[in-house]
Amino acid sequence: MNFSKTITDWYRTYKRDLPWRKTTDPYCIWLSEIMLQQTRVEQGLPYYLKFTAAYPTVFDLAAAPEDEVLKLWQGLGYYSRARNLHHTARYVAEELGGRFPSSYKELLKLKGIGDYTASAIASISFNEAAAVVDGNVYRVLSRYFGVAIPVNASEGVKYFKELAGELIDRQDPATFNQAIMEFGAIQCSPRAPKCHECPLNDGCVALRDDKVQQLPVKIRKNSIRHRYFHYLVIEHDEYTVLQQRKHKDIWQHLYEFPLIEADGPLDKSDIEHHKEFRKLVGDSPFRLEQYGETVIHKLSHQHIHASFWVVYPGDPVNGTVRKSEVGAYPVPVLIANFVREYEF
DNA sequence: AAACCGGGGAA
DNA sequence: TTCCCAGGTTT
Repeated sequence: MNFSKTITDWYRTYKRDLPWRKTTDPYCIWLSEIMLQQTRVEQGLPYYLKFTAAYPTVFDLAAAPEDEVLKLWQGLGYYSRARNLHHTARYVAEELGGRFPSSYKELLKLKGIGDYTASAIASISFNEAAAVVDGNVYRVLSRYFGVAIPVNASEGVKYFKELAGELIDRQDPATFNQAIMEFGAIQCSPRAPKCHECPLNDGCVALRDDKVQQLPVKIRKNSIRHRYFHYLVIEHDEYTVLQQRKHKDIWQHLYEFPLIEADGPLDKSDIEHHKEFRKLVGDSPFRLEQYGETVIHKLSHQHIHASFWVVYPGDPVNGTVRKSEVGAYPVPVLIANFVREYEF
């Protein structure tokens, strides 16, 4: 039996029961695909349920304020996905009458939709034979065909895209695409693939040559950047201060306490004399104390060394929000963790 | 082509 | 600890 038939037969037996597999509505497929970018199914699933409940149609999502969308997205990471999602919802609702483009080529033009997502929506919703190539597909193909070309270099991207395009079932691309991804997630997993009970273990080159653990080949990336965030937690009666991150950096458009970023750790005296601190608190008397120990919040490419400094200013400060309202703002998990523990 | 963008879970 | 996840955008 050939590769594609084996994969789809396996899928029909072992596929997980997931909500976005009960529909071909491009809005639902789009929503699920954006959420699952670089995200495990188990992690994305509760967010998919929240979003489809809050926004049953693209018009509902388009009508929502950005802060509300970001709040629902809070904790899922890669927040540009949420901003692009919202932008594209408004475009589809207002410019396209709520109808998603129905081809790979047109879908690719939408913000937040790249090669993978355009292929996924085109195949699942519109039955177009556009091959998806995600991390699962790289793994399955590189192992089965014994291809050692690095998957995260331009040559590998092109090679595996073409290979997937040759293998795709042109009669049922929707099933094939989902099948090869599910197969990669469940059967041909990264660390401990179930080769002994694999329906493809006959023709698998990596298994034959004992190179399963060496494939797929990936080029090593950069090391971790360390950053030092010093947050000023204002305590003024029932008020505190939140600011929105506007610059092009992590957590864009999310909220946080007033921030002093430095090249390293700072002590109480450093904070007191810092320009940003003076700008916020002014020259009147104040009380300042550090809360807890420095927290190291780990992101993929950065380690954030975060310390929290509670400030009791003598005079009122600008930009205040009620402490009781802090939970309504979309914030990074780092801030959410602090708020949960600190309890104003 | 390479850098940047979150957070969590598995091994 | 390390790896990597239904990737996309920016530089």
